[in-house]
Formats: sequence, structure tokens, C-alpha cells
Amino acid sequence: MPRTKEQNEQIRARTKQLIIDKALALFSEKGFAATTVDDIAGSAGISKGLIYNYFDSKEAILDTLWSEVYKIAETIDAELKNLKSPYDKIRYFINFTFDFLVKNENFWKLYVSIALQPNMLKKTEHITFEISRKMMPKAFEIFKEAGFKNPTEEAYFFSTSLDGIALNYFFDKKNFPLDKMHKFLLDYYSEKSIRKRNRN
Amino acid sequence: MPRTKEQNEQIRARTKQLIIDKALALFSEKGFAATTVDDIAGSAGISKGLIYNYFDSKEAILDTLWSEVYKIAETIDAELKNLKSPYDKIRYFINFTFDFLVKNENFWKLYVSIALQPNMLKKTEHITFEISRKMMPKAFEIFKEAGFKNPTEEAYFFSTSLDGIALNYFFDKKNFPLDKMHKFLLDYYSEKSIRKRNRN
Amino acid sequence: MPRTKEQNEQIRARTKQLIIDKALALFSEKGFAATTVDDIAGSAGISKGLIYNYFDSKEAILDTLWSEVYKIAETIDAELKNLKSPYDKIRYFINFTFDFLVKNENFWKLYVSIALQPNMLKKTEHITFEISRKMMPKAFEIFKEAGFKNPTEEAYFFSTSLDGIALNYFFDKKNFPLDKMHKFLLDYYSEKSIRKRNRN
Amino acid sequence: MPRTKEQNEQIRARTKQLIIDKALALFSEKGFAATTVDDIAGSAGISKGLIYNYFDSKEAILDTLWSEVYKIAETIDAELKNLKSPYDKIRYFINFTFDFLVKNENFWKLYVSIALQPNMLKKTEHITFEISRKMMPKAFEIFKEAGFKNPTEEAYFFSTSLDGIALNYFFDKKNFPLDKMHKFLLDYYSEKSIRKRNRN
DNA sequence: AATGAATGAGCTTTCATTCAT
DNA sequence: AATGAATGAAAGCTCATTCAT
Repeated sequence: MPRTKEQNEQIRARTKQLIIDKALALFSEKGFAATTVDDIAGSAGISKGLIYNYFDSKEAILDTLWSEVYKIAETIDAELKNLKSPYDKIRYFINFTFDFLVKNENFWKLYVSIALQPNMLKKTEHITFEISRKMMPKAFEIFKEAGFKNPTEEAYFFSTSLDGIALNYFFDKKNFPLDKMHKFLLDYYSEKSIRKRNRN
Repeated sequence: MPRTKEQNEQIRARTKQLIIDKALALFSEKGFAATTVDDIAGSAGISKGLIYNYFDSKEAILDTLWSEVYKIAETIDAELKNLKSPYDKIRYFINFTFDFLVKNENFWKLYVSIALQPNMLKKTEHITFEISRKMMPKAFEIFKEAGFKNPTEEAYFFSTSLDGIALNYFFDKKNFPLDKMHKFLLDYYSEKSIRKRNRN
Repeated sequence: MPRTKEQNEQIRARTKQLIIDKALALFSEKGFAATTVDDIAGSAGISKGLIYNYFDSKEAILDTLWSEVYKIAETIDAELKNLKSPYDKIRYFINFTFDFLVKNENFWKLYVSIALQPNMLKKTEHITFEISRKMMPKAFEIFKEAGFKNPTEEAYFFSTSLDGIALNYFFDKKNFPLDKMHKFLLDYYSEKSIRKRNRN
Repeated sequence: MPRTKEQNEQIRARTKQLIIDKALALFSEKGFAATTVDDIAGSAGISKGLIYNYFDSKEAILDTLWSEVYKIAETIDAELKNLKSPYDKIRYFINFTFDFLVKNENFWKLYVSIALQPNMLKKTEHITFEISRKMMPKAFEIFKEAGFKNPTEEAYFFSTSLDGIALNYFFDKKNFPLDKMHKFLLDYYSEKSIRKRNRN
């Protein structure tokens, strides 16, 4: 008796996710071009051929991975809407970022390597620009509300600082003082500190 | 008439540099693994075989490229020694960084992609750590001299901010306000601003 | 309630025939090697696995298909025995051929492609030779009876003409004047025409 | 010292032709899909990789082979123009065909297998139709000049007979009486025979 | 009887490297 | 010093076949 439709769907969903997870880890660790389909199959404990049962090509796996970037950006966006105070929003963003770094190292690395080499992806290459074009104006608003004198530059400074922290953390995870920097930023962008700086 | 020894050496030096330049451009644009030796030869306008007259392997080109990172770090180091005031040193570093970004985009990208994928280079992989281990203590000193209360965190904040700016600039060169950020940082880390912030 | 033995046999017979029919269409259209088992399953609307419930291998389907060639040759043979006059026999053969072309395009194409690439089939490869070795002597007899001066050459001429017509018809079905050629041949090999030609 | 341009061109021309020749033999013997690039390389005594130095893909080899069909058709066409008498033209065509069969067996087989499976080639598939559309009207003219009553049918009969002979010859080269059929056709389509048949 | 997820051998293609010139 | 034809190992991908259900 053949498996039911539901059983097959479950198997397919599980196997597909397995491939995605392992591919993400490998792409971010070794780079897309240096990762072989054999690597992915080996890492997932399945045969090479099975991968092509789920994805048309190695690049199609990357595309799928990439499309999830959008979802993350949307997640942040949705959460920010629930917060009123600009200080809360800034704090939320800091906490989210530091949390994300630890939990999604692979994702972040992949994002950076693709954003730095946009010809890796053909159709979806513009997503990075779109994200920043969507997010930055909102950041300007928040920093304006928080009373900054140069909200644009301050928002960029805030955003690039977080990226720079991520970058340096992944350069040398063992030695980078991630927690200290987390506290430092929370303090630096606390309502009290911001108000004090802006008063002068 | 055969070439003189000097002529040959000149030709060799010129050709070698040509290969290095073109390889750097391609590695940073497409990534090391995705760049073929044919790409490099084609871009340099020479034959594929000639490359092996100068380098043992594709990886050897990367090694050579990579070894130049040291020189850059040393350049900065030497210059900093000539400056007395910590504020001058900070300003020099800011200016150097922004200048470097524009002139050495390829180098910076290559550095990041290798630093994020340390298994790409076997022997030289530790250079990134060494650099940061050399540089950061000096930075701590400078920020201490400049009167910061948390010199370690502030030095990291400074350093990561610059990296974050670089990252975002290369993500979207057309739209990123590089000059504004340059001015913003010069002002933010000016002696006057630093003193004011530290007074409180 | 389980199926009865008869029901099962019926189902098996029907499914097997379905596979054979679809396989024939695909083999003749795309060639044996270029047809995948997936193609056959998809075309038959059944699962890939089911095919292996009926045939040991893709090649086994081809073997089965091929074995039906014999039956066709035997059909003609049996019919010819019922006819007395050599002119009737020739006419029967012409009519049978033109009818067969239209109804069994796929079969004819498969026959030709296998006959031209004899190493495709291992065990059954000699069938083509056997058929022609069986049929041609009978044809010689018929053409001798019909009064041809060079019965061997005339029989070959007759036989190859029909094959040539088939070939050209399948090359370009839309433009080839199949009906005209049918009439032309019937007239050319009519008793009256044959007698007239042989009189001279 | 590197090879001169001429030397390289010679090497390339020779190797390319070698690949073409071996590929033609294999495609015609085993079919395009069943022939592997390894087969071709092995048969040509070169490495598999070298083939891709000359052709973009296996299909590109087929395309090249196929494009030579045109040249053959043009050769016949040019020669026919030099002949005046329709009987001479017919005789030339017969002789050319029989000669071609023996010398270009592989070409003929490939032509037939492609013409019967037009989806094998994508862009060039229509060549077969074009050739016959070009050639047949000329054949009608010739048979009209030669005094045939039904020149269209007779021209088709002539043309298909030659194709049928080719087909049967390749089905069973050892036993098919090629020379006898050659003589038979020369006699059947001699000026004397044609005139006699048309007189009645 | 029937399904389709899974396998693995083998295919097409790529590319770092070698070598004759 | 320089070329590019040639190699071969390894990559991406396909598909006949198996097998758990």
C-alpha cells in the first residue's frame, strides 16, 4: 500500500528542510562556489541524487535560502510596529541583532557574502538594496523622534555599528567581547544617555 | 638580440603585478572559488600558461595577495607612531580608512570574504587574528589617553563602526552617504566632542 | 472486499498494454535512449514503480514491443496464402503497406531506428534479417509468377519502393502525396500494366 | 617559444575534424543519446576535456554535423546544372546516390534518424523539409522533360525508390544486392527504357 | 496492485594544471 | 618569456532501478 499524500508531504517537507539547513551551514562556512553538492548530501546524510528531487540545481538551493532573508526583515518590521517609544524600538533592534547574530551566524555570513558579490544571484540580487531602502527611512524617523540632531547620520551610525560588530564578531568569535559590546550599546542608546547627549 | 638581465627582470615584475592586480579584482568581485585561471589570464591579456610561470597555483596568487594585508597594517602602524596626540591618531585612522575604502575596494572585499571563511587559506589564516590582536591594544591605549571611561569598549565601538561603514558602503555604493558619514565621524571623534562627552 | 482473480488479471492486462502503448509512442518519437522511465510513467498516468511491476527493465519493454514485429510479419504471410493470383498478392501487399503506415507510424519508426542501429537490441537483433530472408524468396516467386523478366531485382525494387515511400512520408507527413503514390503504385503494379511492360 | 598561429590553426582544424568524424560514426552507429562523450573521446584517442575545447556541448557536435547536410545537397545541385539532358541528370543522380551510400553510410543513417525524430535538433529541424522542397520541384521538371506522363508521381517514385534501397542496404549490408540494384535502376531509367515506356 | 522517496552509477561539463613548442 | 592544446580529476546533474509503505 502506498504512503498517503500526507505522509509524503511530511517526508518531503522534512527532507527539504534538512537540505536547506545543511546547505546554509556549508555555504556560509565555505562559500557557495566552494561547496559541492556532494558536501551537502554528505552533511545531510542523503544521496546526491535526492537533492535534485527537491531542487533543480545547486543555485536553486541558494535562491531558496536567499528568499528567507525577506521574511526576517519582515519579522523585525512587524515587531517594531508594536512598540511606541523610539527608545524601546532602538532597544528592541539592538537586542534582536545581538540575539540574531548568535542564533543565525550562518545566515548573516551568507547574507554578507552575497551582498558583497551581487553577481552570485541573478534575479534576486536587488533584495539587499530594497531591504535597506525600506528600513533606513523608518530608522530616520525613529532617531528623529528620539531627538537626535542629525537623525540620518545617527541612524546610519547606529545601523553600521551593529553591522560592524557582527563582522568583527565573526572574524574572531573567541576573542570578540560580544556581551560587553551588547551592554555598551544598550547603555549608549538608552533613553537616559540619548537625552543627555542631545541636551548639549 | 636577447634581452638583458635588467629588461627581463622588469618584464617579470610588470607581468607579475599585472596578474596580481587582475586576480584581486576578480577574486573580490566573484570570489576566489568562482574565479577561473582563464578569467585571470583573459583579464590580464596573457596566456593561461604564463600565470604558472609566476605562480605555482591559483591559491599561490591568493597567498601573495593576502600577504600584502600585513604591509597595509604596518603602514598604518608606522604612521601612527609619528603622531603624538591621541586625537590626531584617531583622526588619522578615520581619514586613512575612508581613503582606503575608495581606493582599495577590492582589497577590503577580499579581506572580508577570507576573514569570514577562514578555511579558505590554510597557512595564513591566523593573520586576521594577529592583526586585530596587534592593533586593538594600541587602540585601547589611544582611547585611554583620550580620556574615555570605557576605553576598551569605545575602541571596539570605533573600530567596528568603521568596518560597518565599509560594509554598508560596498553593499550599495550608489546610495550610501559616504562623505556625510566621514564628516560625521570626524566631528564625533574630534577632540572637542570627545572632551565634552567625557566631561559628563 | 479483495478483487477476484479475474479482475486482477484484467487490470494487469490493461495496465501492461497501456505501458506498451505509451512506450511505443515515446520510443518512436524521441528514441529509446532519450525516453526516460519517468516519461513513460507520466504519459501512462501511473507511478514509476508500477512499471517495474510489469517489466524487469526499460529494455524489457523494448523487447516486448519488438517481439510484436514477428506477429505482423506472420499476419501478412497468412493472408498471402489465401490469395492465388500473384497480381492479387502484390495488390494486397501494397494496400496492406499503405494502411499500415497510417495506422502504425510509431511501429514503423521504431522498426527502422532499431534496424539501423542493430546493437540496440542484443538477443533479438537478428529478427530483421530473418524477416527479410523469409519474405524475399516468397516475393521472388510472386514476381516470377507475374511474368517479370528479372524477378529478383523487380521484387527488391517493389519492396524498397514501399519502404522509401514510408520513409519519405514520415519525413514530411504534411506534404508527402501519400494517396497519389498509393494509386500510382496500384496502377503501376496492376495486372494490366505488368503484362504490358513484360510483353515488350 | 610558442607555436605560431598557423601551427595552432592546423592542430585545431585537425583535432576538430577528428572529433567530428568519430562523433559521426558513433552517432550513426549507436544513436546520439546512446553515445557518450567518453565514447567519442575514446574513439578519437583524446581526453574528454579536449572535446569541450572545440565544442560547447555534445549537442553542438551534432549541430555541426548536421549543418554539413546542406553542403551535400548543394553539391548535387551544382552538378546537375552542368548537365543538359534529363536522362543524363537522372543517371547522374542514380550514380551519385549509390556512390554516396557506400562512402557516407554514417551520414545517411544520421540523416534518417534525425529526420525521423525531428525534436532531436531544435533550430535546424526544418532543414530536411527545405531540402526536399528545394529538390522535388527540380525533379518534377526533369521527369517532365524526360516525357513521363505523371512526372510528379514518377519523380517521387524515383526518389523514394533510391531512399528505400538505401534503407534496405543498411538494414542488411551483407545480403542486399546493391550492385544488381544499381544496374537495374540504370537500365530502368536509361533513355531507351524511358522512351519505350512512355511510348505506350 | 500501486506509490514515490531514495539510491548510486554513470553521464555531461568544468577547470587547475601540464607540456610541447 | 610566452603560448594554448591537451589532460584528468572532480564537479553538477540525470535516470534506471529499488524499496518501504
